[in-house]
Amino acid sequence: MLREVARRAGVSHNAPYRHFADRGALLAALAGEGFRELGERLRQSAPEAMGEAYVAFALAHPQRFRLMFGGLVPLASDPALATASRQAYEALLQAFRDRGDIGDPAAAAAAAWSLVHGLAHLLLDGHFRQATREGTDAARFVREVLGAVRFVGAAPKRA
Amino acid sequence: MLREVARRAGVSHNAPYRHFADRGALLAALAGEGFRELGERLRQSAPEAMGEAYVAFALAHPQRFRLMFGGLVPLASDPALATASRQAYEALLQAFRDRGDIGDPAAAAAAAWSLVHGLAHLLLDGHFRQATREGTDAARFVREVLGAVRFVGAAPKRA
DNA sequence: AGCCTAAGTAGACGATGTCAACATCGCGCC
DNA sequence: GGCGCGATGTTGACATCGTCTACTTAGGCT
Repeated sequence: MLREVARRAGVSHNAPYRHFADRGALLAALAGEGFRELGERLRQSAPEAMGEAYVAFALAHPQRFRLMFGGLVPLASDPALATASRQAYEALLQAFRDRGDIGDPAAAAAAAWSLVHGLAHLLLDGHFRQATREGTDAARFVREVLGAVRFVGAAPKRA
Repeated sequence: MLREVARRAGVSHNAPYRHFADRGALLAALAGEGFRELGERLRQSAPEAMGEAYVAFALAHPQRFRLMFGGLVPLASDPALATASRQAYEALLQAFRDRGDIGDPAAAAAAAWSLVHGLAHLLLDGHFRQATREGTDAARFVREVLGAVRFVGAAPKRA
């Protein structure tokens, strides 16, 4: 894989070593690029459209998405990764705080992220192939799924 | 990795080839085992507890979970995988149908799966490390997140 | 000019997945 | 009882991969 990129770049194997410490560093750099672009896309979206934008990014760049979230590049391996991810989450959290009608904005933001993240993953893995084949396109399916949940408004009742 | 398992089994390299066609077949078998066990756990859970059970499985067997959903073993590579996954989803779908108060059970089931799946993935990746570190344990966090959403009851309004 | 650094190249090493050929053991069958 | 066969395992080879070390080359600085 490392030698492969060198070959495609028309350059000798381990020329990459002049630019990256090792294979992991290359992948971490690619993942970081992905996080930055995803964050940009989300920031350009209206709060209600963030979910669709998130899934659209994953479907448009499957390999990149898998690299970012596949566990191959641990978040801790590069502090920049962690902060990029944290910043995206903070933006989402702030959007929920701004709504004002949410009981537990932190839990709601985490749930929203989980929802779109899981949907993206399951779509990539083909687990919804049956559901998306009969319908027209994936975007419509995504809208239907995201439309099936509401975030609770009342303060969470203590058990 | 293949040679590694042979070594650990105290057996010579590519003894595994007597039991699996290649590396992918071994991984597919492991993933299938995971799907079967996950399905069993879910079937043993009450409908409301399925979400927590799903996440608990992922946190208890991170590598297995990643193998099952990491894209390394494509669903299509083994028909048994696809049917195992399909069956688990069907059970969830039926649970939502049985509730009777759900407008679009298919969308709700997909959303529920996405929610717990994404939550499991993000927890594994450490994206909620900040949120889970201050709280006591992960299980409580999971309950809070899952408690932050409701599934819509009215029939979805056509746009 | 002289030199230092960035960038690239060549070659080697260990490890891996896979293939082919050979060995061994246990079982059923005449 | 002897025989043969299939399942299981072993050895050795091959191409490829990631990584290390050493050497070369090109550009910019003083």
